[in-house]
Amino acid sequence: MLIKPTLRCHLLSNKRSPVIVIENPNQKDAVLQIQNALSEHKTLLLVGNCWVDYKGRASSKLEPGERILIIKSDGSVLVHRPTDYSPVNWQPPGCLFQTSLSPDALRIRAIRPKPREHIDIYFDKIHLLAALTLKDEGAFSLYASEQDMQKAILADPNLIESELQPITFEKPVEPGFIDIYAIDKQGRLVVIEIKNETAGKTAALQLQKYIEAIKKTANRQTRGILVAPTLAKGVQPLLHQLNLEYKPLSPQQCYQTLQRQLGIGRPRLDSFL
Amino acid sequence: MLIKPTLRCHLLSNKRSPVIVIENPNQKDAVLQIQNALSEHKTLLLVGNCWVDYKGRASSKLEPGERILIIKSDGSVLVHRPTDYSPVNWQPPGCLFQTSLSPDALRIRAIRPKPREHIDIYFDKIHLLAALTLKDEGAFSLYASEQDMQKAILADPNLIESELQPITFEKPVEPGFIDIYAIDKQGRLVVIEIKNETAGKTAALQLQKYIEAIKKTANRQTRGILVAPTLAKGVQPLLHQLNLEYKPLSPQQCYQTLQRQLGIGRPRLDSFL
DNA sequence: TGCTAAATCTCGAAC
DNA sequence: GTTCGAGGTTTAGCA
Repeated sequence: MLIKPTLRCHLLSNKRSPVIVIENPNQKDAVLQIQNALSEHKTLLLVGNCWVDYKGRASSKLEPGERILIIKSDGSVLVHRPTDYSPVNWQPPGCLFQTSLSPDALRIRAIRPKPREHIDIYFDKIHLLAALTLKDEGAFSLYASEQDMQKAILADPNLIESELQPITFEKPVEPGFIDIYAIDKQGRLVVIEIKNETAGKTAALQLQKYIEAIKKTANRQTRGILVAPTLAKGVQPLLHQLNLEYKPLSPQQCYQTLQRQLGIGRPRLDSFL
Repeated sequence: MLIKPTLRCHLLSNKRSPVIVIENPNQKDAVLQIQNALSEHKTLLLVGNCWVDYKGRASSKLEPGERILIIKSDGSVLVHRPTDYSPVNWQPPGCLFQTSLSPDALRIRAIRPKPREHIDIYFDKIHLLAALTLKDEGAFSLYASEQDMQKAILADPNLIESELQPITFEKPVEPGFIDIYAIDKQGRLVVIEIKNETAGKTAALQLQKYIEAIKKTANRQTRGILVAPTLAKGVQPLLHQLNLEYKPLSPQQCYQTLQRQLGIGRPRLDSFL
């Protein structure tokens, strides 16, 4: 049997590609596609003119406008306006769905069993409908923030060098706050400046200012250590010139340290505070 | 000049519909469409296989998988996996973008100036690309939650009836907490149970339990008022039977009251607490 | 299942 | 601009 090239292409593309896309579907086609997608726990993507009613923990009403609706395979719902990070209406995972068609509009109701609440999303024009079968096994790893790196170093000062003893952190001095203030094994003061990204000249100069501030008050030998995963070009010479040190330390390493500490090392880090 | 039917149709549909959709674009087409959409501050929708690196307040790495990317016209970024309410990677509004093409993948870099951070999103396969021009002027109104209704009534007891004097709220009694505890103009105790949705029989029975608990300790005439926007079927007779009252009150009314109070009535509601 | 604390919290308003 | 507080907060970790 012969298949028209265009049709064949279409069928093939649907098989290969995990997306079914319909532009400007009529309401009847749309409701069928939506019901099908929802029943098969696909991810549903709708772009169109809609209005939304929500009743539950609070109540809300959204007047008509063009938005993006995402219904995920776990039953979470997102209605996104063309601006802002956060959805204007939403539901967390676990919703049940009802789709129905009235002369005026296509309605999708998402019902959350507990706490009992629901949102009604009405479409009178759908520009784009996509039913997606997304395969996503990729691992997500969150590394430490600057604050976390601070915590990690406080929890295990060996990350910087052996026998380092932290005195305090976020120590206020004239130009700002010293990330970590410590004493090394030879009794010298140590000022530590932490960056979770490539450290630039600014970081080096900032550290230098802290050192100067400390030297004004404390009559003791003082070291400055810049802690960061990498150094920007030209910072290494600057550090040398300012007589400052550099200790490579990645957010990943800190993250691992924190995980370890969290896992075994109760009492928790908080006890340090 | 003659235009091929298919092309003509395409152009027309682009004019009428605020969406440009391309299925399975090649990388070269994609990068052009993306750059164009971003420069025109359109909303960009991408579905495909991607991996993400984030560095800033924290750092993160997301291994390859199929996801939805939304870049909004205000420069906010959302990377959504097929599950969960929250995006796996994101940026708040105000990002700047760089799009580039390497042999391996198409890269979109979103840079947030302050605090300085960025996410790199790499696509090696795009199933769906859509550039949207969403018109959304619709007003969004959030009405009161149950807690807000409580605040509103405390701020203006006239919402229930004249000369009502609240004594306390969240009053702990045997079966739970009384939303509002008050005295009416005739000196009778009043127990108020608030629902921000249609009140069912449960609400009426709950109120009844509170009344019984109060009657055990206070030797005074006690009224019970169920406050809700509407009553479920069969609740009215039940209330009558239990000798309880019903006061219709919508979250919307409370919201307006709160707004008024907030606008003029400093000191704020909190001073009541 | 219900509670507590943290979050790349976001978001808006007051200072 | 910065700080502060609320949110339909959400989310993760525990009792």
